[in-house]
Amino acid sequence: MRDATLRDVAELAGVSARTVSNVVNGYAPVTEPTRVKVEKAIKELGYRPNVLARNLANGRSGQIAVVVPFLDVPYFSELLQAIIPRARERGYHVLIDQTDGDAAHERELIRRGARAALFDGMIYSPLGLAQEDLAESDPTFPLVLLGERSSNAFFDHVGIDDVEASRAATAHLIGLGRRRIAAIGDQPYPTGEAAQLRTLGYRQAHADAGLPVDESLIIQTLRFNRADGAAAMRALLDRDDPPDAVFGYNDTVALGALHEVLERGLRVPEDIALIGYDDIEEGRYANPPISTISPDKDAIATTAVERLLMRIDSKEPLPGIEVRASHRLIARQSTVGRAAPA
Amino acid sequence: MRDATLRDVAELAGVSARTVSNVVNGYAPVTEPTRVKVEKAIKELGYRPNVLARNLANGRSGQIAVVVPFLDVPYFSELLQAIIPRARERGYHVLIDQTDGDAAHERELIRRGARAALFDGMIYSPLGLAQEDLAESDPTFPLVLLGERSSNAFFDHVGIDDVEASRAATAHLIGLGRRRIAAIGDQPYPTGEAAQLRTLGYRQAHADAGLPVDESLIIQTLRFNRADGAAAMRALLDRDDPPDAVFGYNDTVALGALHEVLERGLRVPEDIALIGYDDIEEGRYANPPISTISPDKDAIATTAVERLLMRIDSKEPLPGIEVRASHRLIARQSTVGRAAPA
DNA sequence: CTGAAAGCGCTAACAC
DNA sequence: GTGTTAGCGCTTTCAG
Repeated sequence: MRDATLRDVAELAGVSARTVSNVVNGYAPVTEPTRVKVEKAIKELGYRPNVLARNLANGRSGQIAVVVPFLDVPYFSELLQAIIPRARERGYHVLIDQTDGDAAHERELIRRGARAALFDGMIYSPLGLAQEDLAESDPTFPLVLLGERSSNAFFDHVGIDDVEASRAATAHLIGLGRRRIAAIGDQPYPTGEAAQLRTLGYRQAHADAGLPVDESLIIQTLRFNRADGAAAMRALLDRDDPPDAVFGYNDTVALGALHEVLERGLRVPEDIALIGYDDIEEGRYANPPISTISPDKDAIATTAVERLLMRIDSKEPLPGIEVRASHRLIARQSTVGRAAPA
Repeated sequence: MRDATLRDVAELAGVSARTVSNVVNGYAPVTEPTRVKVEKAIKELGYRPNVLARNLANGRSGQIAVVVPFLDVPYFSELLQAIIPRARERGYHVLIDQTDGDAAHERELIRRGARAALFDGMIYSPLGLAQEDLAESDPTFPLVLLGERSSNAFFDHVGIDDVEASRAATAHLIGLGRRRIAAIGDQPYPTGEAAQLRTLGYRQAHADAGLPVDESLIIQTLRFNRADGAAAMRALLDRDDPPDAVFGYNDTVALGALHEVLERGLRVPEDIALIGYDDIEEGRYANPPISTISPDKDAIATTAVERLLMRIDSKEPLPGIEVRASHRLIARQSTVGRAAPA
């Protein structure tokens, strides 16, 4: 049997479509008796509004897209886990896409998606796209960018203070007496901004302590995964002058490095201390548990959704703002050893 | 400026809407000259079909929903990572939702989602829902269930042979000479079917080897996460007769257990051997790397999408089939120790 | 407070 | 081949 439509309900209740619509959406005030009549008809027919039609009529899709480079990177799935309920609270469904860091795909998403009416706005964690690409895109499209970046006048950015966090992570290592600290995850190309900020923090910490930076200890990786971390560590350990500490630009990289260190029979943190970035659950259960920079993921998720909906609802384009969520350093066994409190 | 519509294009090209639609969708044969004219007009106006309108018109949303209990469980995100591209290849977008194992929410999704026209079908990894709940739902709704389950006449199931895989995992431990093998992750309640199948395999392996099962070694957990695994292990190690091996019902549970074992200063696998289930990347980089049952995730993803689209395209309801993807046991250091090949 | 009716942008019979 | 046109199901202006 065909699904019941608004019109069917109206007919059964003996009112007009307009009234049914009002009841369903709680719009205009409706007299109690008609409300009851309509609701009875709705129940009787098992009526459910067709979202598609509703969206077509009012030009909204009721969906927001969240685009991340890789879904299986724990940081992103943990963030998504926080974003989805926030969006749902506000009546939005979340369309998820992963780009594998493919710039063409990312550009395509931004450009087409909006016009296609598939989603009303987008929360986007860029990887392949450089600032210039973004500048070209339609400034009226509701877009919130994840991660700190050099400012862009049109879109919002939500992230933590990468330079400061990285400085703190490095300083933590320096404070522990380490002097040959490797940094794994630098990315020199235009799309590696987040990585570059971390490198900046790493340098600052050295400068603050009056220590020189051994450029050969700054290792570049293409992605931010376990395999890259392990490969970088392998190279580092094969050198005549291996490092005595490692700052991984995210936890996954740090965990890959940790794996390699232990594989070689070295001790953590005695021989090599390790700190990561992101505070994914996996790091808490690693052996040993790794120290890390813990961004306030809930705040990031909440703010990103908030800002996006604000942009969607706003008639005129809002200026882009920069939101900094808080973060803190969590020292675990991988830097301070067994004695330390978890 | 208002976005260009089909009608605008038709006007500019001097043809009817019908023709433009034909060109856009490549439906009916169109003469070369008109095709060119229309395409030129499309380009000139920057026309993009409005997906919403198209969907409303032909009653399809072009979206499929993938519903998992928890997004931050690596197994699910790895699976999603495989599903998304498969769906995209077939022209579908993926709407992701997580239920937190909340039965009410899961039921709601199945019931409303379809009628709401938000998605054309659903790939669903049940957790809170029991078979009875599913039986009540509309059998014409295109639905593919993830994970092995006792058969249901209406829907497809895609998974690996849980009993056999669990038997193999347990037998692996027995073959290594272990005799007090704990099983962590049993779930006795109606919605814990997958867990129960694993327990069955665990028992079978013991029966095959002529070994008795110590019921007190079968530990129940509410969820399948690291914390649960760690808690279960803690209890196990506090006993006078701790186990000499552990079969974790998934890798996360096993990793939680591993963490606890090492925390106590015990050696793996010498004191306690550990095997997990799912083969998530995290397990390969754990210290030591954990042995596991590796399901063919790509096959699962591909089959699930395939079957779902088949159901969506089919006019009459298809009978439910049971698809078994392959799996294999991967022995790593957590059971066979250092000497073994990775 | 409620009814009538005009779309939202596209698809697909039904003609020509 | 291509034009005409009636919907898809809902929202919403404009009357009343």
